[in-house]
Amino acid sequence: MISHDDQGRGVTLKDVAQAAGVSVSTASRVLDERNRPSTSSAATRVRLAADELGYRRNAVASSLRRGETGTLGVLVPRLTDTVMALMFEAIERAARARRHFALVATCGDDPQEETRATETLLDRGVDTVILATARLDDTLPASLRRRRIPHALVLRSDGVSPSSVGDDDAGGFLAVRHLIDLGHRRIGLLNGPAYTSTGRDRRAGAERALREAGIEPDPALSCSVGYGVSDGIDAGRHLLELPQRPTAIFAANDNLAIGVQTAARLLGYVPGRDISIVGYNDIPLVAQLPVPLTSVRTAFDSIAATALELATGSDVRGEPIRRALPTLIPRESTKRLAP
Amino acid sequence: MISHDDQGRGVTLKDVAQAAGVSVSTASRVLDERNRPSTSSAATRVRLAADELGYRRNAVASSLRRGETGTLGVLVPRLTDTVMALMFEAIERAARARRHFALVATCGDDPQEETRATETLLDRGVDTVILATARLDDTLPASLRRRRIPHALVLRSDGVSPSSVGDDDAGGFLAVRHLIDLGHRRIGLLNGPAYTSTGRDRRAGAERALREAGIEPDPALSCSVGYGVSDGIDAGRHLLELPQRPTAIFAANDNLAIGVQTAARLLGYVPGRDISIVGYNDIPLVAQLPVPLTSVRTAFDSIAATALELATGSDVRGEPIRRALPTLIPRESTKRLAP
DNA sequence: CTGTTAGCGCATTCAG
DNA sequence: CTGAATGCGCTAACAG
Repeated sequence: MISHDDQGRGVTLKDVAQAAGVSVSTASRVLDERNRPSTSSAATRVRLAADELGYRRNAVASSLRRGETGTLGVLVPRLTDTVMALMFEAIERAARARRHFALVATCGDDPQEETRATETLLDRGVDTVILATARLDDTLPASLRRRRIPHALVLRSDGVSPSSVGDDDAGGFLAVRHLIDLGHRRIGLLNGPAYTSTGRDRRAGAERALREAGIEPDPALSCSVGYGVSDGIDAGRHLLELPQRPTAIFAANDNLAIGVQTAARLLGYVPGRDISIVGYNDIPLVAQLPVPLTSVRTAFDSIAATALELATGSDVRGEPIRRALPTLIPRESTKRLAP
Repeated sequence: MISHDDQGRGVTLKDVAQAAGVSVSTASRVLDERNRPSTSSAATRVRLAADELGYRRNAVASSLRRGETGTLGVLVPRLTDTVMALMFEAIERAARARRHFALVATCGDDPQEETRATETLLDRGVDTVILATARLDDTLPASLRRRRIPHALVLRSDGVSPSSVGDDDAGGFLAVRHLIDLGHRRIGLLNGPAYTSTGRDRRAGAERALREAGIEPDPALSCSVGYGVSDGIDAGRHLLELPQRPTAIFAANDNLAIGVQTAARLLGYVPGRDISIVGYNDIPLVAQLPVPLTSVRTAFDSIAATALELATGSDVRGEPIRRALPTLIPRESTKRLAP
């Protein structure tokens, strides 16, 4: 038996057409996945020949002619951030479902590199750009808008370009509401960076929950920091060393929450027993920590699907900023406050 | 002032040639980055015109003609595995240094999906394939060899295809030698899967270190499991509940080590005090745990650079399997055994 | 160093 | 439904 997979590469449409005894254009039409499959005898012969020879369409040549590549470019700051990796994998799944192909580039936190990477993606013919990087003050989305390049922002929004985000306000609310329901009143807020919509909105939701419960947010219990584990360690230590330390802390992402757990341990507190902690995003790791972390789960798949809809304009009506509702996953890092 | 970046897309070589008053082929040659820059007046005019119009080469069309895309495809099981993300980012850096572009696809642990994803990459015209997936019994590398597709394996090897791996044997040795130097004699080995070269080699190195110290490896203290945190929890619990429990454990990757830390905590042991633990890969997180983890650091950048050399055949001589030496990073999870 | 000519592999006209 | 002809944008081979 001939293993198709050893040939294939190098077999052109012409070869298939020849083998099937038709012209290339006929072969092209038959093999065009956008037409509904014809049942004519010629069509059958073409499909057979293509299969026989192990034909694979040359996507590069095809793109050149079609003017589109069926590819979407995703830009993330870094893939070693599990949240970004999760987001990308979700986008990849969503793209695959539409028979598209997703491609990533990373750009760190440098706006210049962000632009460069986007140009590189565009040069490689991506039809659509998905940005997971947008700071609130970012200029790239505006540039894409001017150039009419189909695009969408995910996870963060600049308030103008089509954006598919988690409902961060609702997430912040859920987290703090959960702590209040457990009897906590002195609740520390470890907010993300103020220049991100996530940091801003999660904080707003958290403070709303406090106020609704009749608790005035205490500035002494609130810090805005970065999104790294070490930020969580520093800020966590700070909060836990206060004379009137909080009994619970809401951290704006899981890294921060892990850092708080570390800080707690270093100070001799046991997470879940001496201090309740809620994280955000529910990255897989947090369920496996010594004290499994309560976390707000972001609906990555839903966000990804919506982003593709928005970017490809297959759904142009309505709000350009869509918010996917998160869910709270309670685990052992949050416990009822002993009366 | 006209912002170039608002046009650019859609400007073809023809436009540039026209503006510079030369033929397209001249323009093409001038702008060909592989030639060393000409200083003729025409060349200068072309460069000026290109700049003026904001010309960007259409990489798709260029690829079609050149027959190569300057792109390399990387296949990883999943990007949410930090080790894979680190590996990809290193490859990306190495590719960029050679003015190439790296592209990832994920395939989970499914050999069929692995083949499918590779074909997709190949369809998109990647010149080179880098596999971070190869099981020892994988058939894909053989298929790539038959088809003469430039490729290399990273992190794992099948023993035949060009491979750039960490020296896992040396790494296992370093880890256990470190524990022995601290006075440990009852050392548990948490090996990775036997179907991976990493699992096999790290174990071999570890056992070599034991034997050199006159310690016969105890089968009761050795388990082979997967590479997930939960594997580490289960196996860690098992080892720690033995009547004669080990005083130290070498885990074949950081996930496993994190799992062991979790297991230790659950049983009331404090990592570093009651049980010494060494991990492998030194992912960024482990330095930030409550008890920072001693780990064997894999030289991802070196592995990436070597992989590109091997794959592109720019260095065909010598061993097709190159091993990068790892280094041990001692932290607080390992302590001298109290006499 | 230059311009002319001829494709890369495919998808889309336009006639039939 | 079919086939012949044309060109997507760029590069390579050839002659000047």
